[in-house]
Amino acid sequence: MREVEPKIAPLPSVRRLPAYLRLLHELRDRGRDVVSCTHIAAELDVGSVQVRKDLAVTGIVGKPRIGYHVPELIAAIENFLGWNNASDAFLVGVGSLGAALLGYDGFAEYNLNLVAGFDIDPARIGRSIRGKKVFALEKLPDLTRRMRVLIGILTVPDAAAQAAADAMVAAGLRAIWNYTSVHLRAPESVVVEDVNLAAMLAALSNRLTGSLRQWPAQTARIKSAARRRS
Amino acid sequence: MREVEPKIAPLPSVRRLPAYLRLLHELRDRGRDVVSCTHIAAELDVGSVQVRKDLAVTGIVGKPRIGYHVPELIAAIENFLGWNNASDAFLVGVGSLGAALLGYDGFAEYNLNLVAGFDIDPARIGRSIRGKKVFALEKLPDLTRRMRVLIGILTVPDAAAQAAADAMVAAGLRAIWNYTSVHLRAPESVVVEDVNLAAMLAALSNRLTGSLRQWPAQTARIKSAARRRS
DNA sequence: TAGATTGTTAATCGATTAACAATC
DNA sequence: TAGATTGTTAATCGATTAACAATC
Repeated sequence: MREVEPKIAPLPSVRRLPAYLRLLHELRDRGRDVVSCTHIAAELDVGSVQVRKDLAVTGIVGKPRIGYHVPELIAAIENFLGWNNASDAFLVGVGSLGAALLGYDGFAEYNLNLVAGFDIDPARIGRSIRGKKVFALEKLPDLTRRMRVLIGILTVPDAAAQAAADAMVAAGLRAIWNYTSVHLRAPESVVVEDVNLAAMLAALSNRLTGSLRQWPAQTARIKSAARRRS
Repeated sequence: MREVEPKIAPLPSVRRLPAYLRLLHELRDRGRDVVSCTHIAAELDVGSVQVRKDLAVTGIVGKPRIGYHVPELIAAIENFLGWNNASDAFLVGVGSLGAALLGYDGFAEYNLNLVAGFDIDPARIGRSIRGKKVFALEKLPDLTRRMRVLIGILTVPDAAAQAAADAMVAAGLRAIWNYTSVHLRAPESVVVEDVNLAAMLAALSNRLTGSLRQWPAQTARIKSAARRRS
């Protein structure tokens, strides 16, 4: 039987693509037309084979002896990630973190277009944050359907997280970017991506402990290491 | 030769510990005294063997037939992560995201104490956000040394990221929690933990694409799935 | 004792890295 | 042609999962 399914890419590779994309944008802006894996690898402190494998998932082919055509590579990555045409997103929970993300312009770089915010607090409904309007949560199903929005960003307090997620699912959103620390229950057909700051902080704490054990001397060593770098 | 080094724990395990901790706090608050891996696993949608392996890195030992003593387990995890005694952190870059994090009370749960913010913008210096004062960046070395702070949160614009990181390293901070999308260069002795929202968004985009392929029908199926859950 | 659960040892799985052939 | 680089196949490594012995 013929295999029709597109082979799925390893998630670690997918996660690394944005870093390549960022560097490639920089190279393009500097007028560079071709680039080799070796160069990318050196710039990003990773192995060149890994770079080659990662780029391969986008379907790009390079030229031996030359490398990859930069604009072509950019297009391949953006196309693979679906970042070539902008996708809209709603944000649910306009507290301090939610408001900050609503006003954050950094998502535009990845063609993620934060359209509007939703909340249940009457004091927040109707206001605008950097041009993004805040609607009542009841409006979510209607607007999701009408604007064909697929992605929702969840920034409510932990206690309200599951209820808000249920509302997002019921409204028809197909992906939830979860900034709460709650383990959400959602149907299989809905993608949940956890930001999970606690997990990162755990890793940081753990690595810091190890690092302090290995380099106990404080200022002296650090300073000399910093000097060596520059 | 005797191995004195404490065996290092797998990072994936370390990252999962906060999720267990969260659940355990909940169980304790509900008056529960013991809990089995099976129970934790069911609650968190993971395998029970993985839970057992993960918990083992903290050094905890359970009782066959019974499970683990909840308060003891909480103490073991917190102790392992260094979350039992509060650690202080500085935040560099009080823009919209930085200000939001400075005002965010969620870090307290992990005993991370955000002490103060730093910035180079005179308009921001001297102000306070939810009781956290904003200092001039020049004050960073002195305050870091005097308060023995080890952790710095980096929330400056991308263009200023490497310079700010260099300043943090020079000031004596030993860990940088990097919220920018820049690949930072830092001496080996300094731990850098990247938040990397772009990587998460890439994973989300990728999984969403696959999910839409698998469940193309929009509203109908989703609704029935949601109904099934409740 | 019987049986559920822990803890450990072995098998599997997937990703990373190394080796090498193909190519311009 | 020679040599740098791509792309692929094989080997290694680490984490997850399965199997099983130990224990209360």
